[in-house]
Amino acid sequence: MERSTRQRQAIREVLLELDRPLSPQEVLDAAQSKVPGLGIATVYRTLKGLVEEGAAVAVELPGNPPRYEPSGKTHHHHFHCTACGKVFELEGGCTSDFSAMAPPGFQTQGHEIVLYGRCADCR
Amino acid sequence: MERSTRQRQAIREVLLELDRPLSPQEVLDAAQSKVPGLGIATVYRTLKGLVEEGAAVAVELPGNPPRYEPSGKTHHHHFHCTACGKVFELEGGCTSDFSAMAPPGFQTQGHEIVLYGRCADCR
DNA sequence: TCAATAATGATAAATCATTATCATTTTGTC
DNA sequence: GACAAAATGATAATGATTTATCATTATTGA
Repeated sequence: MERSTRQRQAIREVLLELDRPLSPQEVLDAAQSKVPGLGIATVYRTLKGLVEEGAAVAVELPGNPPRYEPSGKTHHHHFHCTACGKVFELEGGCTSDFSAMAPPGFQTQGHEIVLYGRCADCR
Repeated sequence: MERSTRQRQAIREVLLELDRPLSPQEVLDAAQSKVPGLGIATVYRTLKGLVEEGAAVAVELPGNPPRYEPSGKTHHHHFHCTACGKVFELEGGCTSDFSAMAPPGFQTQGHEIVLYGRCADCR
């Protein structure tokens, strides 16, 4: 049986409210303002559960442990701030035909684009 | 003093010959056919040295430890085979203006593109 | 309200990649 | 060839993230 707890609610809310891919630690920091005393273990457990039930997806970026965002978003890419380390979601789809970039005989199934730079707050 | 050893030669050769970003383990596997008994520690040490002297660069891909390729290549991107796990270099530069994808106020400094799919051998 | 039990939080343990240690081997110089 | 020192290889140690454990707490259905 799955129970509704303040901790899980807070973690779900944080993912929706901050609206960018969050590391487990970022989730903890944000959710602790809603639920003081929240532990990191609960964050990991809950994120894992959310992914399993399809409510969240893991976002893998180069050189970093996975971050998490709500599922159901349209195809999009990410901006990784080299100063504060935050990852932001990019609006707008991709128009380029990336399949053409693959060598002959290769079958392209998907792609990932990451922009690096400074976010508005860090400039 | 820096000495020329069979191990370092083999590792350098492997990076040049295979011509794709290699994980330390891939380097070990390939170089052991040239130098039986080669140890993983030497691979890590040598790769680190090659990066420090500018002869190789680390390639970071989502969800994977860094891979290594010779430095000096022109700007390029990578193809990650979802079947065998090998990473390949893509020919051809990128024409799109990725800076335009960033939100207002963001400063884009660079980008990374990774295609996912099946390589010619795995289809 | 109560009992059953799922969930939590603190922390120990597990993982995995990478680095440090050190006795031994190999390289470069005289 | 001999010597000094760098390099190697085996493996222990490290660091960082994630998971397991377990006593305690909180939720849910009766």
